[in-house]
Amino acid sequence: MISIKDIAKASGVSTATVSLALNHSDLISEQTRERVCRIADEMGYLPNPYARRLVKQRSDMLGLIVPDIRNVYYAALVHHVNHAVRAAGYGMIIAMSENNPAYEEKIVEEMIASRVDGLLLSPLNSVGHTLSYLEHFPLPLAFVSSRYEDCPYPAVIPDYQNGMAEITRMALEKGRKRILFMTGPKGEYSLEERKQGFLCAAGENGMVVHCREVSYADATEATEQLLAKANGSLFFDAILCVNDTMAAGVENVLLRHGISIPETVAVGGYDDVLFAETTAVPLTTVKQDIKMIAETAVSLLLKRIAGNKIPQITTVPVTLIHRDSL
Amino acid sequence: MISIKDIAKASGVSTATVSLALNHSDLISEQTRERVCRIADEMGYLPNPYARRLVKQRSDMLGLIVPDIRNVYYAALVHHVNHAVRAAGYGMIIAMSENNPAYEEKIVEEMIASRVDGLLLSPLNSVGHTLSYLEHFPLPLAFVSSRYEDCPYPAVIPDYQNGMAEITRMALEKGRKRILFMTGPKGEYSLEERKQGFLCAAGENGMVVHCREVSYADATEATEQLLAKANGSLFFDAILCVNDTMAAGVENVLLRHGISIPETVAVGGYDDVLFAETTAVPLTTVKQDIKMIAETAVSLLLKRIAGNKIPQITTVPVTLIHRDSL
DNA sequence: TTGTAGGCGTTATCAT
DNA sequence: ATGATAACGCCTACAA
Repeated sequence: MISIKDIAKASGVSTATVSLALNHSDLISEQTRERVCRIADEMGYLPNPYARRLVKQRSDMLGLIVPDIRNVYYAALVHHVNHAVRAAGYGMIIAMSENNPAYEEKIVEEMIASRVDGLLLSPLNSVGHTLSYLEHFPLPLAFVSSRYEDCPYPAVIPDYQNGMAEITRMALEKGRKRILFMTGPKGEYSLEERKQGFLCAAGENGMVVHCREVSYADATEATEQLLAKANGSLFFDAILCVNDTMAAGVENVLLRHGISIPETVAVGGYDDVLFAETTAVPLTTVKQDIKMIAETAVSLLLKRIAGNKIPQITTVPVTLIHRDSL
Repeated sequence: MISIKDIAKASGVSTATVSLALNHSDLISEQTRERVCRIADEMGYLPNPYARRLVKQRSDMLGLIVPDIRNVYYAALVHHVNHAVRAAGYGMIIAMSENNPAYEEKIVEEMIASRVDGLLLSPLNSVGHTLSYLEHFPLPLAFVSSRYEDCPYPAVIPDYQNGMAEITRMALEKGRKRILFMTGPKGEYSLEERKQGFLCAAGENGMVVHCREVSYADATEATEQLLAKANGSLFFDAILCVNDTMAAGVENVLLRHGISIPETVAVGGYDDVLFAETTAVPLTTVKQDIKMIAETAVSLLLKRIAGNKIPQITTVPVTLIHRDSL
């Protein structure tokens, strides 16, 4: 592969001049700059980023870690973060923690080794987990979309509480009196936030169902059980789920049992992820503005890198999307 | 950040010894190796990958480019490729071409500049597009899941033709006589393959509907039009779609019009992507074994890197998934 | 078994 | 305005 040395030789100047010319320094005469650039172009020169990072002692790269890219929410996050990061002139290293704490730690280490200028971490859904091993490396880090408690890093988080409260209030306004909140395991930050929002808004009218996982399968199973338990006389008139996937499961089970949505039982989702509008009954849900979350996170991290103080928790507003299911 | 120099100083040996010890060379005595490694560990040493790549003239990295990570198919591909690549001891650079030819080219260039040892390219859905600018860089490249025609690179492709033929045959066996094939724009490789499979299997009983895009919205719109055109007397008894997202759209429109699935009209999907089982009527579809595609692609690329010849097109088998919609 | 020294491709600091 | 040269952190002959 051709290097500035080759260009220097070909254009009869020193490597220093080539470097300056290529970096658009104004120390160089207009014409040599042009000539050098032209020659570099003709020779198909591609600068070696590793040499540059070595000498500059920084990578001009930002890292992003998400638990599982197959989750549409994280996929969207990666997409938008990537955009924002590139727009800011940085490169991007994407990694996945596979919902495994040991793996997450390993990957954070890789990021440090790669001298990323900053790191965005979307933590996995595990409780009682910290980043203590990071104490020795003063890496600018920010959480996105969830966080570990007792971890002293800033976080950009959608307004879970408020979003959940809003959709709950809507159910109330539509006359629902016995509202089920269907969620996942206890303890995980973003789920607890949503529960909190629900409980505040629902008050007397609220009930909570915990599933083992926030998955389609667990939601259908739970719904079947609820229906069996009801045994003909429904003790609920709305089911609000913690994400859209679960809501899709709830919808399908209800429909198969001949229960009409939203007339008999209303259903609510959360996320407004791609298929929220592709469900059997278009889903009323809470839209997390993933683009805004991504952009906020990136711009905050950049501020942090620039040495500015940034708030411990930044909340991103959330929107109620009214379709047919509620 | 601490370097081998610091370790050398701390352990009273030369940097060369440290390097050898850290790389588990057997030129070093067992005890100095252990001591050096321990000290390195205590000091929190993380090797600088850029320095290493610079001197070794390779990155031990593989690249992967997909059009849009928000597409669940590509998300799964990234997930599995990542696994396979790491299992093989390589690092991974993930990038997105955002369905933009110019951008794709730019990213390929970044990969070259990053000296990836090999590149997996999942090309965008655009026609009449080549990689001619790559001729000057002998980068081991393989296509995954689709390919550009007239591009002399090996490709790992699911057996589109056969998969589509199988689901079509199933429709036929179930007594369907007037089968619609709903697809996207003409010319794109993977779509043309599927069409080919359909036409072969359906013969006289086949009809083709082209949408502008392979999206939920376009599928619903097309279905509405078909229904309007039918005006009460349906001229088809099955709709086979080119992916699951479109099939979900078809299902929902049919159901809203009170048409029963599969009794009156059967519906088929393609991909067996996450929500194939979450659709209103669980979708009969063709499962692409993305894990196998990913693993095959990685192992082939590694062979290629090792200097072996590999076949121009490797086909990965596909499975019919029988649910309720057909 | 270990140390010395040169170089990977850049940038940056001096001179010129 | 340009050129020589010394880093950056690591690996690897080759020498000791």
